[in-house]
This record gives sequence, structure tokens and C-alpha cells, in this order.
Amino acid sequence: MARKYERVADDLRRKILRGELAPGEQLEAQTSLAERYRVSLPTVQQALGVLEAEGLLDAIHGIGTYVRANKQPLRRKADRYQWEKNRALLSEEERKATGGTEHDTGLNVDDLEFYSEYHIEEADHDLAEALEVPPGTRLLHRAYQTSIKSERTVISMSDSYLVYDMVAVNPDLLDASNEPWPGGTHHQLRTAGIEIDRVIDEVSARPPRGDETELLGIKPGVAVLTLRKTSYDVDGRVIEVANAIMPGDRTILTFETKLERWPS
Amino acid sequence: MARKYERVADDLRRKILRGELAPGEQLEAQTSLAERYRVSLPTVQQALGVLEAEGLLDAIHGIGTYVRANKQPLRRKADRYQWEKNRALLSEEERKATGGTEHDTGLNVDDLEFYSEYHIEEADHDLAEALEVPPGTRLLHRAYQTSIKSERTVISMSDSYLVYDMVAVNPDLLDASNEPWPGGTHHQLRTAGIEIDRVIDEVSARPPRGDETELLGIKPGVAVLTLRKTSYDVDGRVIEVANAIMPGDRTILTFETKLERWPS
DNA sequence: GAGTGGTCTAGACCACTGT
DNA sequence: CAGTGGTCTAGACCACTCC
Repeated sequence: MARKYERVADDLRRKILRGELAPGEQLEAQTSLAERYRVSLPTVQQALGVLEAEGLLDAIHGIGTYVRANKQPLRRKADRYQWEKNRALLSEEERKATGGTEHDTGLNVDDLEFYSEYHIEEADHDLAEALEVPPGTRLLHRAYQTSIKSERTVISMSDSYLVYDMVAVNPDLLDASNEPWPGGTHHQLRTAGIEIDRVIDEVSARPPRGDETELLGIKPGVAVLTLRKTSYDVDGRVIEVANAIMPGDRTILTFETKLERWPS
Repeated sequence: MARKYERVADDLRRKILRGELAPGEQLEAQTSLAERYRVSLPTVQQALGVLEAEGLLDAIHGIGTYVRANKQPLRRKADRYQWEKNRALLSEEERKATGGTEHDTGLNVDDLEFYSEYHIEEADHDLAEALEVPPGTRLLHRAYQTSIKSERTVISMSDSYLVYDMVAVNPDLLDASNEPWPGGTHHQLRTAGIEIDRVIDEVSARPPRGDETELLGIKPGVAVLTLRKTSYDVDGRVIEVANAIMPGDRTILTFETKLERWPS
């Protein structure tokens, strides 16, 4: 009762995992595969779609379908939060040298490209609830995109929301042209007299929306990881809510939980 | 340039989000939708597939397609680890009362159903590396499935691996018929003289494999969250490696990071 | 049997790339 | 131009559910 496209996908997957099809190698054309497996073209395409979603194949329009070379996995560790907070205390010289993403991935700041955009908006229902403010409250919305220079694709996009009145005490914070701000958000907030005390991450997964497939350079079917980060200050107020999206086929989020010792 | 199936999916999505199609409501038949949108049947089906993957629709074979009623989201909080560790110290009476999943979701132990299976296996390359033992080392493999009684579907499946020789000192631990063990893994390990000190979670997302779609009751296209949990004891040894899989359309993993204060 | 969703086909046609 | 992948169609046929 197995579906035909699954039989085809299973066979190709097996060949890839066994190494019979080497990374970087070009597959036969779809029409040729259709003949070989005695199935129709749409069936072959569905099978290839499954393997693309799994990250095993890359189909390039007009060129061919290739076994994907192992892309460097992107790790994002939660200890970056402590690292970022500490960094806010360093000299400007030191702060300029690196950012959070390099801390995670081991990439250099020169390998990465950042894009940011600031808007002033009013809180919708969801954001108002997350920020614990009334709907309609004025917010500073900062949209970020991080990409690897050597690839054409974005590896993470993130939307950060701050309550406007909390950060407006330092007008420099409202100006996107000051990005990338040396020392990151913690240093920005420090200039506004705010200290972050704890961060809560909520992680889920879903298929990508149409615009996200283009930006992240993934096919529909590849899952994306979603992360909502909520930052609380030392008085327990919500300071920042950020929604981030990363491609699921190459991103690993890591978290460490330290446990209290049993009494002896 | 938008694809036709996206136009159809976008239109239906908009109607659902606006409430023009209420949760629980049945959609027109696919053939009827095809006429309405002036597209072919496969195109309608592709559009519906997108919305199913997003968790907005449930198509039931032979019955119809329905706007999905909001399923209860399943939260899994990392503070369950501390909670589970503390539980190992309670009396047997108290330990029997609850388990980790109830702690997370607020569900009662009576609402949930557990299934477990034990095997003895040899470590493959991946597991050997994760457990920091030589390949071929004898392992105790425990496979767990958790489901909600009122639904027919599994909400999480997990495979836990322990080094056989570490736990064999207590033969009761090798017997699946002792599950569910009151007090969970921490209590089990305590009887073997092992105390867990820290846990590292690695989270990613991918499309489901064929067998997972059936078990988790999801359609291909719905993303699954994958979690690898590595537990270290107080001497820094790896004690347990567990791989868990959860449906991405209703699971939220949460983690808290406490930050050190700045010096004043 | 009637109505529903699920899978597959043969083939048309388009879009992209490199020569 | 030839060769590749991408989208869509009309329709056949099957599987499931309810009456």
C-alpha cells in the first residue's frame, strides 16, 4: 500500500545514504528517472520534493538536481545570552569585534552580512499580550536579517519589539543607521538604564510561508524553526519580545539546564 | 507570478483567519472548490495540502475537509528536568501520582497513555559518539510513546539510550514491565547510584518520515520538532542520550535562561 | 449507491540555463 | 538552440464513510 512516490523516494534516499550517489553528484533528469522507475513525471517530482524537503537534494531550475553537499550546520546556543550581556560591559573597541552569531557558529564577523530596518508601530493583540502592555501601545520594531556572504541566502530573520517609551530616552536607539550597534541589544538597553535578568525562549516548527521560502532559500516543505524570545528586566517587566525564524534543515538550537544537587 | 495553488491557499487562509470559515465548519468538496476557483482538482488538492501542513485544515478521507478546531497546544518546559529530579526523592505514594508530561501540559495522568518497550542493542557510530563510548558498546534502548486518551494520536515519541553496564547493577531497570516506573528516570538512576547534574537539549525541525506521519497522526508536510537530550552526571560522564519527536503544529518547547547581574 | 478525499497518469506548456 | 526543472490540466481509478 506504499505510495509510488514513496517507493521512489525511499530508493533514492537509500542510494544517497549508502554513498552510491555522492554529495555534489548530479542525478539523472526527471524524465529519465520517470522511465527508470516506470512512473509518471509528476510522481518523480513528488518523490524529489520529499528528498529536497529532507535536505538531501538540491534541484536547480534549468541546471539539474544534485545530491546536497553537507552544508555547515548552524548552531545557536542559549549561552549566547550571557555572553551578549557580558559584552555590553566591554570597551567599544572590543564590542565592535564580534557579535552573537559569531559566538554561536564559529564564523567570523567578516563572513556574515547584517541587514536591519526600524519601524514605529502600534502593538496588535498578540504583541500587547506578550509585552504586557495595552493594545495600541507605541512600539519600536526592529527587523533583522543575517546572511552568510558566501551564500546568497539568509540564515535567520528576526523581528524585535521594544516599548517605544522605554527606549526613547536615548534617541540614538531609534535610528537604524546606528546598526550594527557595537555590543548589541544589551548595550543599547544599558544606555537606557535597563538590565535584562532572564530570557524565555519558546520554540516551535512549521512549514515556511511564501515569502520566507524565497528569503531563506528553501523549498516549500522544508520546515522552519520558530523562536519567540521574551526578555525580562531585573524588576520582572517584559522588555523585549523577538520572533526569529531559521531554516530547519541546517539549524540546531541548544539549551543547557543545570540541576540542583540532591541533599547528601 | 504567484502559483495558482498559492492563490487558492491564500484565499482560503484569509477566510479562515477572518472567521468567514468557522472552526469545525466543513469546506465545500474538492470538486466544487475546483469549479469555484476555475482550477483543476490536483491544484485544489495542493492548496489544501498547504493549509493542512499549516494546521488550519483537517481532511478526513471519505468524510470531508474541516476547519481545524484549535487543538490544545502542548508545552514542554525545560524546568521539567529540575521537577523530575526533585520527584525522585519523594515517597513512592507521591511518585506514582504524576509524571513529567502532566507537569508540562496541565493534563492529568489519567488523560494520558504511555507505551514503552525495552531492547538491548549495540551502539552505532552516532550513539557511540553521543554517549562517549566505543562503537558496539551494549546499550539499554527504551522506546516510549505518549498519547492523549481522548485522541487517537501520539503526542511524543522518544528513544532513550543508557549504557547497559551502568544500569545493570539494578536488574529491575532492565525490565519494561516495571514501566511506568514511579518517579521516572531520575529515580531509576538513583537506584543505580547515579545523579544527573546537567542536561543539554539540541532542537531542530524536519519533515516527518513515513512511519512518523501515521503514528503522530499528521500529514506529510507538517513539520516535526526533534530534540536530542544529553544528560551528564555529577562527574561529567554522559549517562543518557534521548531522541524525541513531537508534532510541530501543536508543540511549544520552552527554555529559561537566567543571567548574571552586572556588577554595580 | 452516492459522496467524499487520495493517488497516479500522459501530456501540454512554461521558465531557466548554458552553448 | 537543446536540456533541464516547475506548474497545471483533464480525467481515470481507488479507498473510505455513511445511508
